[in-house]
Amino acid sequence: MPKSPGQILKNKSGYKINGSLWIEFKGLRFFGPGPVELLLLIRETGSIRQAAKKMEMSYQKAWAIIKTLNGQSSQPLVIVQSGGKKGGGTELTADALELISYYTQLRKRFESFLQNETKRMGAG
Amino acid sequence: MPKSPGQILKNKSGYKINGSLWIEFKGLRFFGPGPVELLLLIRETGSIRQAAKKMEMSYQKAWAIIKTLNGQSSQPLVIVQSGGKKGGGTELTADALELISYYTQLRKRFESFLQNETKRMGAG
DNA sequence: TGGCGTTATCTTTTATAAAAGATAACGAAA
DNA sequence: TTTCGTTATCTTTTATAAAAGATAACGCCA
Repeated sequence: MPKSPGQILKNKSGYKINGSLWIEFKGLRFFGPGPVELLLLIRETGSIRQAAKKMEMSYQKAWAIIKTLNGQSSQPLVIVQSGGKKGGGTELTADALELISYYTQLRKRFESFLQNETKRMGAG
Repeated sequence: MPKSPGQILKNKSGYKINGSLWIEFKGLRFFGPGPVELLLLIRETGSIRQAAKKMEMSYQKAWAIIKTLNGQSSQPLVIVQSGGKKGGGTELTADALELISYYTQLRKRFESFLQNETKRMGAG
């Protein structure tokens, strides 16, 4: 009877199966945990700059993500305005909210998978 | 009725759900696709150096991986010998083979998950 | 018109990881 | 004891990504 991974590895427990999930297009990933967090913070703050700051991401990178996302969707996911009442601002479209919701549920199903596999690893 | 991701994103098709899987210990991953490929090539070539070369990895990095793997398992996964008949050599233990087999099967189950989710994304 | 905070977009600097280079040690065999 | 190809382990260089810095533009409002 072959050993289970749990028997092969040191420190009987403390191991787990983990992973990352994303939507990719033509082999390169364009929607994953990072963009999701950014979008959520934009919804919360109404500003790309403030959102980026909250997650300790540079504004330039945040803006690049937004640009990519808008470029990949039929209609913009994010409406940006420079200048105006409070200097400008940013808001999400319904499509963006829908995409966030989709990814959240997808991730939840993935968590189940991971939890199940972690159990399986220990038992053998 | 809300849009499906497939409707939100451009180019109706060409998208897929993809991801990565690994075993982690105390938050840091230590066994994933890279180490697996390396072990397989070591089994094939009998040499860390040749294995590293085949997968275009530097010897130094390959050796660091081996060191970590051996350190994390109850018994060594890889038996290395410097000097000797042909200058030295490396071979895998039964535990290593078992771990490779485990990961391979795990990845296979993950592939099913991904394929299923990709379908689901399109349909909505 | 001038001020404000934001978006938009450069260029330059910094940090991090990967690779490369160099060299010693190993141990069997000729 | 010399040779060989490997392991073992430094230090140095290179490549890549991320961040930082700088500056213009935007458009409302006082």
